[in-house]
Amino acid sequence: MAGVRQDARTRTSSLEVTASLIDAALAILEEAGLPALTVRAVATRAGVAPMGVYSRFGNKDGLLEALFVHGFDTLEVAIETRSDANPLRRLSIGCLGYRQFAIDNPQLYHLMFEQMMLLELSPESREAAKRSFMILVDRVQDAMNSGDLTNGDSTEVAQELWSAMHGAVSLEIAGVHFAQDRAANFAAMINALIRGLG
Amino acid sequence: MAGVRQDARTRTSSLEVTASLIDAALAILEEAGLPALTVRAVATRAGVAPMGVYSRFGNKDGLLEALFVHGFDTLEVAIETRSDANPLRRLSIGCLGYRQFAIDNPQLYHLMFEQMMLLELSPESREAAKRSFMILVDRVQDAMNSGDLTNGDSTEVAQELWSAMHGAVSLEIAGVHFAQDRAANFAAMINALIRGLG
DNA sequence: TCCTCTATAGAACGTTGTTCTCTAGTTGTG
DNA sequence: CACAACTAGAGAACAACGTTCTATAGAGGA
Repeated sequence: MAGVRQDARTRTSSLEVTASLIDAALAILEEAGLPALTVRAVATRAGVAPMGVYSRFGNKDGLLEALFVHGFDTLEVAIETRSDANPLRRLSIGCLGYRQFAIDNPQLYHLMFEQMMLLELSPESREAAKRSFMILVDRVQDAMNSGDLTNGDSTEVAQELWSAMHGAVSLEIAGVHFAQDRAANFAAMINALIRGLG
Repeated sequence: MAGVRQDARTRTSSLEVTASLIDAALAILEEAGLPALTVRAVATRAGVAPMGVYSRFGNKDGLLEALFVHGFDTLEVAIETRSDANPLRRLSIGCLGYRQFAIDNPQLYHLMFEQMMLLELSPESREAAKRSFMILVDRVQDAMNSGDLTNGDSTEVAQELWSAMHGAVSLEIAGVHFAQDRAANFAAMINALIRGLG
């Protein structure tokens, strides 16, 4: 586990501290939620002084932005799918992976999209988010190329899919979802949308 | 305008204070954003001491919950539509009203769904949110009754629509939306979803 | 007109994000 | 191996936050 403090007032090996802080923040986030994610709590758990957060991330927002990037890097893996003879099936599997990521990391997922609203993200961070989106665009383009989706602007169609997925998992995570079976409702929505896109 | 302080240390008429606090909070929220929405700022703008927030709403979360209810009451009006010979058109118009509410009150919209995730809402508050949802359910049921939508569980279908709408406006408000024309992309998504639902 | 009660203005407290300072640890040089 | 210069971080300190406390101003009944 990261953040084992050897001794009071000992210099911790510098390379590991950044990772320790992010690990500590992720752990606190999922265990105790966003309000518990204080600079002091993260630093203590990582075995450093609060100052460590500022020397590495600038301020708390910088740490949150690091979590944002980490989240999208993880999401990128979650929606990646291996090649499939049926492009629509591959697309659907990626969508289910998207939902699974949100269900597995509800607090992180919420934080990722929260940040976009509240703080000004660097272009590099926004790029990390766009990488995940581009995977979706690729899957849509594949389905258009094979004739499984009506030809059109794959970015526009991918955006429609992303909007729908994001809304569904956001409401599910927030606990305001009136469907009986939320996984089934998610799948039904994706299927209806894909069917409607022709 | 609410919150005109007559004099230092004057008893303000009790009935108006609650409304003044909510008005002040809404104004600060849309003008300066969520971080600026402090108990002191709201109380000052409403012309009362911070204590006023606590005697009326319990704590800051209580004030936020009042904003939540106010938001859903306003949303309910925004998605309400007058009777229409074409049930699908009426449904679509309601959906556009939903988006317009979010675009017109981005900070409030964000806060409403933020609250659901972060704090435990009272059953009464949740009921206010559900009232808006039920309007959507009614429109879906109308379209099913007329044969414009395949018969099925109107709640499930309404949930799919709500998910999609919420995701689209959330991403649009957050500024992470890759479509050229966001209004058009929203309409295209709704149309595709309705088409896919049959 | 006085008394009682309620609501609240203003001060005070603990915790937060952030900054400052000083020292311990590291690194380069002989 | 010894010493000096530099760097990074530990811990204290600060402003602002949510919240609580207390003394008092105002309302209502006799």
